Amino acid sequence: MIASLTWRCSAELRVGLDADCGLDAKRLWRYGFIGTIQISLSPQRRPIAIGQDRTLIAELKDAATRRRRVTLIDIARHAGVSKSTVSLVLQSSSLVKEETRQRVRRSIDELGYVYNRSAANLRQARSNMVGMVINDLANPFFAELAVGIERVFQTAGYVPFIANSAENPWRQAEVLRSLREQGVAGLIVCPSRGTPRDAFKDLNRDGVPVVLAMRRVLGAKAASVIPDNQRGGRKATEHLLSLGHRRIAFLGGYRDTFAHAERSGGYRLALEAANIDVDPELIVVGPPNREGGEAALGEVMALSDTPTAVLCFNDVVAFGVLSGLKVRGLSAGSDFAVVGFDDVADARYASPALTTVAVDSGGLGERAAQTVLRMIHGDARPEEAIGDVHLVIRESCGAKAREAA
Amino acid sequence: MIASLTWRCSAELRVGLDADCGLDAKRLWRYGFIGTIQISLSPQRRPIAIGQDRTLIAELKDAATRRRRVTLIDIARHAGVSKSTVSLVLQSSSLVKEETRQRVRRSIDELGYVYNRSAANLRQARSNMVGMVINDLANPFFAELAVGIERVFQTAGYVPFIANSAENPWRQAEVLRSLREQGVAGLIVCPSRGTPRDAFKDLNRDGVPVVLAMRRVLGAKAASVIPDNQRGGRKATEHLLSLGHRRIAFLGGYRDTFAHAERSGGYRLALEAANIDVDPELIVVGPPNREGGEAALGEVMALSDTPTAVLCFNDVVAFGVLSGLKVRGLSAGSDFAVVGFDDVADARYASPALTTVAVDSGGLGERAAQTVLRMIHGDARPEEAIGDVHLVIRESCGAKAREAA
DNA sequence: CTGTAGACTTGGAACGTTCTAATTTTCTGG
DNA sequence: CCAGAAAATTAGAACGTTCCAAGTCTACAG
Repeated sequence: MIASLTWRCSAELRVGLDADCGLDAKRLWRYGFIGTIQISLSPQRRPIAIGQDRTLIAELKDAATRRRRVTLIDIARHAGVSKSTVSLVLQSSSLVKEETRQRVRRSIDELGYVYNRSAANLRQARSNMVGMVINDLANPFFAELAVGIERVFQTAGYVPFIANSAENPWRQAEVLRSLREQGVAGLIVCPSRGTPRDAFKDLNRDGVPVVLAMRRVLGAKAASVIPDNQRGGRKATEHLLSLGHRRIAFLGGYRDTFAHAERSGGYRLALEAANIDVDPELIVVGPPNREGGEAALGEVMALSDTPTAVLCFNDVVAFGVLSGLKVRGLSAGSDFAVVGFDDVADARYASPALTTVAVDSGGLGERAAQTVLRMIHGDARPEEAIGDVHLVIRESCGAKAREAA
Repeated sequence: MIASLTWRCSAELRVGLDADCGLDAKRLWRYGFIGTIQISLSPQRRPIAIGQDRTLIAELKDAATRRRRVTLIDIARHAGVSKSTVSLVLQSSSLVKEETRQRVRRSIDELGYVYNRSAANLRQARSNMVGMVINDLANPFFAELAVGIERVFQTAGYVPFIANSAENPWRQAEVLRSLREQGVAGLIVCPSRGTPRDAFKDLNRDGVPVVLAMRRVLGAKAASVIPDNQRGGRKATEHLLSLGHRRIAFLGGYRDTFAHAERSGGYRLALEAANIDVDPELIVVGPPNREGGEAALGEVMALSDTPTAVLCFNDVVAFGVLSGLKVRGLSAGSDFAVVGFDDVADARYASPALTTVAVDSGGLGERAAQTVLRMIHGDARPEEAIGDVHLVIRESCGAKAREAA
């Protein structure tokens, strides 16, 4: 006689049990069950059975678990070979006979087998996952960079995953930890602002190759692929000087990033070479986005001696500056010169089209990816690559207008 | 006597062996070794030893492998508890005594332990990884969506990874397979064009919740979070009609996507309601990017009876149209009306500022993420959510200019 | 028939966790 | 000092792969 039967489980499993293993009074009776069974399911659907009838409980457990994933062993059984052989087939080894290979492949298709990468990772450290940690996905520049990186990894048989650190070192640490737990084969990181020098310590210890893109981290043990920020800043400033500008501002970006130091460093160098004193009031820092650009412009335009030209930390800041000029009734390219940095896709579509320092995001991304691949394959030298930059002269600097005149 | 000793290994490991296990002639002698040893290391640093002296080889192998990662068992040994206890500590279970917990934590810090998620995944299906598959990361709209999604998952303790399918179904399949192998807990997919209805079959079988964002896939078993495209298209068209336009084009996007069908459907509906015949020449399809927009504009402007207004498939297409108008010496907002779709961040900064249908990307993303979370936690109902849309009137449609006049 | 080389195949031990069921320790009230 | 409950701990079996070492075939020469 059934004394009591307590269910604590999701509706789905109840159905699953009822249907699949036909748990009902009759069946319990058939098993000669007398007593209490309690089946409870943790959220992950693993059954816990407490009761007196071992056989029944085992049965129930088995039934509840029956809906498990198809494994390599199932394939082996189905194809009539050993699991080792199936494993070899999966690795497209040349050791298995063509005929066997096909039989196994057929079984795989038939049973809908899914390779379990976790299990593989557990056994062999190598994985085919590479990570990309981007500090600001909303900035199209980084999106372009990510696309370049992806292309390389994709063709090399690695699967790239992107994570966004949102310029937050704490979150970046979280993401890096997670990637490490996941067992990434390699990493490309555009480090967020304020990344501590030991951020990659753990990864280094595990021997995971790390390549820094776009930004350096002082003291970090990692390769880096970085555009020639200083030369870019210098070239852009020299161009503005050659157009006759003498009061040139440098807007946007935070002073504690390397990119800012280098880009504004080039700007200083050019000014000094032209015997112009650098006016600290003309260097305005701020968030490297549109709002930051607009705000920074406001700040320099409020000065008694306003600039006639600005070099922006990046294109997005420059877009903000262009908006700001429009609001003020000024026209970039004639009344005022604006130069950006990065040459994102939108730069040529801005109005006026943005003169900017092209850093070849796609090329840098590919370079970074190649470096990671080389490091994965054993070349341990953490090299430092500097990407070439060049000035793309469009309309916002006024050079075209002057030429035409 | 030592006959020969061949090394084929990375410099790092040689140091490791020399230092760690003191491999030298004396030691070999002590082991009474006579013969040849060859130790070679595969790139993953697994030692392969070939030689005569089993004992020594075993020793060497052990030594070479000694630099293995710190495991939970090492922690247990160090803290003087069982591995089960350590596991419980890692899961911050309330079952362990505070004192023990602290001792274990200390050991973890001291030994620099790294949680191995692969091993955990192997044992329990649950993982804290969620995936986001985006069809076009270069489109700022999807980047914004991704950011909204990320926020929710982050606070819920899940780690979101983004993968780009680049509007390529084959690549999307690749990415989905990889995510499945990785054991994701849930997925948000912006399906690429041409996604087959059974693209999520395998994921469904594994019980991985899938939420489609922005686009439907006919016949797919998945929840979806989609903006009210039709209403948006209709509202925008009605707005243009109310401004007196009678020849309104619909530009960009591919006919085989649901978004296109719905958005252009709303456009048709509005026209029909106003008793205007839909002129098929005014519906031009093309890639949903700037270039596509510019090209599509070129096509309708080459007609004998050119339109006076366009509704664009999305904002990026609209940007292309704005560029195209500028090239033609036309001015959006006065000579011509342009309306976009999505309301990306850049829309208000376009010149003229873009009138567009706002779909609240952040909100949609959050909604999608919430749905995935609910499904992960057992609520199996695949719901279909329709996001509200509203028209944001700026300058490109000419309404503001008319009001001012 | 034997030996052996080569081509395939395979059993079984890892890998580092989690989970269950059980055991041990501690606490409580008599 | 004991029984029983509660709290804390733990042994050991999974999980699904890979890799090594050791097979079993087949073919062919002697």
